[in-house]
Amino acid sequence: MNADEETTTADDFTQQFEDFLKSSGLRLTQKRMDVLNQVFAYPGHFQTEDLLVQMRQNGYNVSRPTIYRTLPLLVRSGLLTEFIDAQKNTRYESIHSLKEHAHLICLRCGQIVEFKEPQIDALQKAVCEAHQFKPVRFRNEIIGHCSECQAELEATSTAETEPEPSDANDA
Amino acid sequence: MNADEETTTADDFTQQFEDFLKSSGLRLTQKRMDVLNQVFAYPGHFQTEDLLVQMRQNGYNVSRPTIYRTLPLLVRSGLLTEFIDAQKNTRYESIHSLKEHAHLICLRCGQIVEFKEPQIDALQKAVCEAHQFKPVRFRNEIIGHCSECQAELEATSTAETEPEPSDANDA
DNA sequence: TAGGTTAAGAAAATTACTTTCAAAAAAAAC
DNA sequence: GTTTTTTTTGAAAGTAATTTTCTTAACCTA
Repeated sequence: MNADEETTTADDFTQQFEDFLKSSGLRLTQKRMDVLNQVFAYPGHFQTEDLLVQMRQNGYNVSRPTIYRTLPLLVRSGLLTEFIDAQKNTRYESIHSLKEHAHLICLRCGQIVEFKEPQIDALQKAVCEAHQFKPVRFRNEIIGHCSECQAELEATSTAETEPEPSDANDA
Repeated sequence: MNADEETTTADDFTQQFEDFLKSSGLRLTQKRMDVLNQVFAYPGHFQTEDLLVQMRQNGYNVSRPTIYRTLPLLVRSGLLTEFIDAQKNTRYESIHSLKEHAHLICLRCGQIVEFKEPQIDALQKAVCEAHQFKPVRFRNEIIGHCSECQAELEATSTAETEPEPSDANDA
C-alpha cells in the first residue's frame, strides 16, 4: 500500500491509539490503522461517508461497516471528537486542529465555524464536578444564521433566492 | 373532541404559536393546535414517538407525519426546545419548565439531568455577537457517566452487570 | 359558498446506521 | 513455525427514525 512514512506528526497519535486498543483488549489491525491514518489526513470536519470516499480515492480498501465501527473507537481513544450538525448528521474532527472547541452552525448555508471559549469549558467541567458526573464528551453547538445569510435572508425576505449550500468541509 | 378549556396557562403559548404561523404564512389548523396542546401536557422531555403515543391515548387522532411536521414549527416558534440524546435521538421539551438549560446525559443508564448555568448562556450569546451570528437554538450537552453508574462501573469492571435503562422521561 | 391553496394521512421511500454470518487476519497455544 | 482460537472484516440484509409522494380534506378569501 502507501502512506505510512508520509505521516510525520502522526506517530504520537498512532501510539495513543495502540495504547487504547491494547488497554481495551482490542486488536491492532491494518484496517484500523488505515482509518486512523486517513482521519488525520482529512482537512477539517468530515462525515463518515466523506471519509469513506476519501479512503477509496486514496486507494484504501475499507468497508463501510468497518469505518462505522472504527470511528467510535477513535472517539473513545480521545483522538477524534464527534459533533452533530444542523441536519442531525454526525461529524468528526481529529484533535490535531485544536483541543476544546465548539461550533456555530448556519442553518441556511451549512457553514460551520469553530470557536473556543475556555470559560465555557471551565464552567462545563465545574457543572460535572457539582453533579459528580464524569464527562466523556461535550456538545456545545449554536445553531442559527451566519452574518452573510442574515443579510441575504433580509434581502430576499420578499423575493425568492436559493441559499448556497457550501459543503463546509474546509475549516 | 376535548381538551380546550382545561388548558389554563396555555393561552399565551397558543397566542404565540398563532402569531408565528400567521407571520410565516402558515395556517392555523386544528391538528396543529392539538399537537401544541399535548406538547404542553407532556411532563418533561419526550421523543416524537412518545408524543404520538400520548396523543393516541388521549383520544387525539393525528398522524405521524403531521407530528413530525409540526414539532419543528413549534421549535421555530420558540415554544419548544430540541436536543439530541446520547443515542442521537431528537428529544423535545416545552418551554414552560425552564428557560435556558442544558443536559447531562448518562451513557449507561440514559438518565438525563438538567442544569442551568447562566454564565454559559451569557458566554454563548457573547460568542454569537462576536461572530455576528444570529442564534436559533443552543445545544449544550455533556455526555458521560452519572455518579451511580460510575460506582457500578467500577464495581463491575471485572464482573458483568446490566445497566438499568431508566426511561428518563420524568424530569 | 365557491374556488384556490395549504395541510393531513396512508403508504412508500430514503437515509444513516447496525446486525448477521461466513471468511480472513491476529494473537495464542503448541 | 504451524495449528488453534478468537477477533475482525465485509457483503448483504435489516432497522429505525424521519421524509416524501400523492390523494383527499380542511382552511381562508373573495
